[in-house]
Amino acid sequence: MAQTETKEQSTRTRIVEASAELFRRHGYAGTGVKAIVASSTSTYGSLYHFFPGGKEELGVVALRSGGETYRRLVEAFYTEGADVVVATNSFFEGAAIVVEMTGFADACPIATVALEVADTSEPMRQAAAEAFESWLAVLEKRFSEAGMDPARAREVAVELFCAIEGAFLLSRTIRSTEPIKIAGRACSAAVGAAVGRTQVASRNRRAKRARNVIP
Amino acid sequence: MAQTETKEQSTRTRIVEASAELFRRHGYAGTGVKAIVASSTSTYGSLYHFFPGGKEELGVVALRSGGETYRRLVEAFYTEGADVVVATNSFFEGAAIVVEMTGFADACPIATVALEVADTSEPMRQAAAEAFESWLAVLEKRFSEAGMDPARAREVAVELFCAIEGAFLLSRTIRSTEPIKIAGRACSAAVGAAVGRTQVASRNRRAKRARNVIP
DNA sequence: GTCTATAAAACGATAGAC
DNA sequence: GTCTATCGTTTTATAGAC
Repeated sequence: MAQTETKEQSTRTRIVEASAELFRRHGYAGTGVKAIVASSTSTYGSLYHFFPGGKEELGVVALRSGGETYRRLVEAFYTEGADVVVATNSFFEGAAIVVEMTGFADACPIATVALEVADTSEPMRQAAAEAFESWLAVLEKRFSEAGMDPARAREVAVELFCAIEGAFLLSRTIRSTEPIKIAGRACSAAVGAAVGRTQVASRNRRAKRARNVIP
Repeated sequence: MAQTETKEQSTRTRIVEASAELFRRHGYAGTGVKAIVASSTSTYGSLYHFFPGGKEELGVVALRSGGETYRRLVEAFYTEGADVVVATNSFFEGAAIVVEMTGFADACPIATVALEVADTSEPMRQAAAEAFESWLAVLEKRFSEAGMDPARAREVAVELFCAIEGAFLLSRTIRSTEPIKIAGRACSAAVGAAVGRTQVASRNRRAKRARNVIP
């Protein structure tokens, strides 16, 4: 953790990253220590040297790692001063591309494990909760800066989180990016409305469609 | 399956229901056949008699069972001719109560397993997909009847699905019903807007808040 | 249909040489 | 720090009596 960046990737890092990927794809209980050792091209000895707490300690560290990586990703879309509506659109579009490119395997690095261990491992549950809250904090900050009052910014952040996570679940299950695209459109509109964007044109279009008026 | 309802609950049913509950709480890989046998007060012999395909066959059946139970629950809220906005409100409120009452253990009967097996077991993935689609079909039907055109009804159904599933995930992880309540409010508003409800009052309130006007 | 005993493999974890 | 061999347990699944 306090180690400065060296030229080659350390064994510890390889183990953590392999764990994070395997846990994300197959879940915590569905991933064996043996598979982690193989995937990280390390050994039992190294794994238990760095993580004396065994699989559960590795689970906590992997959740923190995945959480941080994803938080940086959110920050890369929602940069300081960026248009939050445009950022929201780009974020969901990017998510759809990644999910499709990985054959519907890689979506959220936390969700699968979080659901599995929510009432089984308190340390892992807490690590997952901290990861989620760190993403929400980024969104809240940007939404506040964009003009929402803090309470409303929290609400919209939670709405966006729920939409993308639900969309990831449905997309992976039915093997289609349709849910991510639908959720993205809905969230962009919701964020736009929350920052006080008028959107008269789109609102009128929606109203017409609801009344079955052919454009 | 073709068996008519008898006075006592059959061994097969006890096994399926115990499986569904354990899978929902601890996931597929996290639940042992031994635990299912114990929880259903049956035996290995009975379990493998009814499910010669073993744990995976039981997984498929449990997903179907949980999917049907939940579909009936959705139908109980979204009854024919019901106000879809009121139904949406009630549904999320009910969900929040159940989640809190079970100590944040019981939420979606499918989600945990769906994420675990999405690219591990094709039969289970399909069973989960069919369960989700059956819920969406109910919502689509009611939304269409309430005046949305079919394409829009599908979109709103998916949005609602994503919101509740994401909210379940966040709620279980941070151990708070706040996300379900936030998602519920957002969905009620979205459904209201999609059926062409004006909501001038609430829109004005929202706009004022966005501009930081103290009411 | 139900039961127990057990097979066969996989699991998480450890020991001890290097 | 890295490696292999192995411990003890748990896992899924089966056999065969009843």
